[in-house]
Amino acid sequence: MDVVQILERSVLFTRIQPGNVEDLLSCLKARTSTFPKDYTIIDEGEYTDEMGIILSGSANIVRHDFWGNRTVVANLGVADSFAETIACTQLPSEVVVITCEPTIVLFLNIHQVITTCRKGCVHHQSLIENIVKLLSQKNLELMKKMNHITKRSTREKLLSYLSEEAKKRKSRTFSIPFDRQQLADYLCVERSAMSSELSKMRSEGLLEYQKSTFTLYEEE
Amino acid sequence: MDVVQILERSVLFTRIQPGNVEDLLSCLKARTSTFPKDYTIIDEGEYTDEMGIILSGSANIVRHDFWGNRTVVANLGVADSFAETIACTQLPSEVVVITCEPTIVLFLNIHQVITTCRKGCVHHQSLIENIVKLLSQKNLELMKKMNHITKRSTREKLLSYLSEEAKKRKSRTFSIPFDRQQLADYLCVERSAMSSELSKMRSEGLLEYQKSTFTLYEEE
DNA sequence: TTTATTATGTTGTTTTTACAACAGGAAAGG
DNA sequence: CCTTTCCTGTTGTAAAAACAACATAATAAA
Repeated sequence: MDVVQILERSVLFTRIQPGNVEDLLSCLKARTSTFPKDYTIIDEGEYTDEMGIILSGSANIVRHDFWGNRTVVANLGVADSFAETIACTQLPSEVVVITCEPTIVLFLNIHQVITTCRKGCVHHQSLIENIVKLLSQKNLELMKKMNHITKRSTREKLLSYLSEEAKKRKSRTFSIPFDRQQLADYLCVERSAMSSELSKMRSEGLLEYQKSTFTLYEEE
Repeated sequence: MDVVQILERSVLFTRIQPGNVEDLLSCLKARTSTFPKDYTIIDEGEYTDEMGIILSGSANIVRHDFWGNRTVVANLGVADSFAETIACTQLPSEVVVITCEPTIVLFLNIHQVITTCRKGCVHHQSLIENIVKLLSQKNLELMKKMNHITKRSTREKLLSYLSEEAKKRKSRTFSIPFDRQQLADYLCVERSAMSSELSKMRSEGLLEYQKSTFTLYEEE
């Protein structure tokens, strides 16, 4: 397994020359751990100073509510990172990170990541920029989604999402990266109800579509 | 107006001695600007390298959709910051920041904030930790809210929120910081529908409440 | 204390959504 | 080519939510 090659694909090591990764890792108190299948890497209520990056295998992020109901929040694959937020905030984890299969994780001390080393190495500076960018990107994604799903009706959610896509592409005609089921899941509505709402909107002349290509029309 | 005193209340300057703020500000290429009422500080599609902190006055963060409908996303008061995410990501703004009254803003170059200065001053290091913590906190808040509002029914949203509060306080009896209308807004449901759902849940023995104090019961 | 004002709960009606079941069409695989 | 599978749209029904209107309780103000 070529650690450096995997890290190149992670957000944290963006624009850091592969040749410098080795040096950086010791600076970051990096350590790798191997976990068996179904192993709980981080449990609810736990604190940590380390963020993790998956080197091989996969893991789920899982929430439990008061009654013990499980929800899978996300699935992590190779080069994905986790635990940045709890490491940065020093707050207890509200989720469980549990392996789906035998998994190898690279842990990095978050304090080392956000502290420029005494040598003042330039790559370390890139790390800081990358982690700030990583957190900001997550933020923007969440806010964007929030703006759609806080709408009360299926129609409003659709218009919110579709109009944002139209704005993004600067065109009233555009394609979306979802099929109907994925779009319904993203907007937290029911697929068939969404489908019929779409037809209704089409019959009202609000929009037109074929497959995943939509065209919006101005209101008169 | 005592800038230092205001900044003490901001997240970015947490745990930075007031005596050092003056020095830091020049390091951060700080500049203040005064804006009249209804002035657009940042418009949609604009890029910026600076984050802002309100020194006096107030501003709204506003979104416009494809059809021009306005939504007020948030209201900013004294010591609140804005534009961190777009400055960090170097992505164009998707919102408008517009003053509600005559407003004074302190702008800080984000690159200077996340870059340790040559003098390697320790306070600068605190800044980096603070902005990382600020971004992380926002992240956690958003994820927490997302977990509640992605639930399909009013009942599920209530249970999701209330059970999290119960877990947080480590007690089946706890108070929430919202009145009914605020709770409904937070969970994106209708107040009276939520009220009647609460009574229904009480009659089913799921929970008990008086005012904003709730007690959850285990399912049998 | 009395009066406003606000917060909360209740009920009935209308609208919207969820759900289930199915039909037609497109894509994939043999 | 034919089958199989998946994706999408349609419809009817049951369930849930929104809405409006009002009752009552709690709080603040006069």
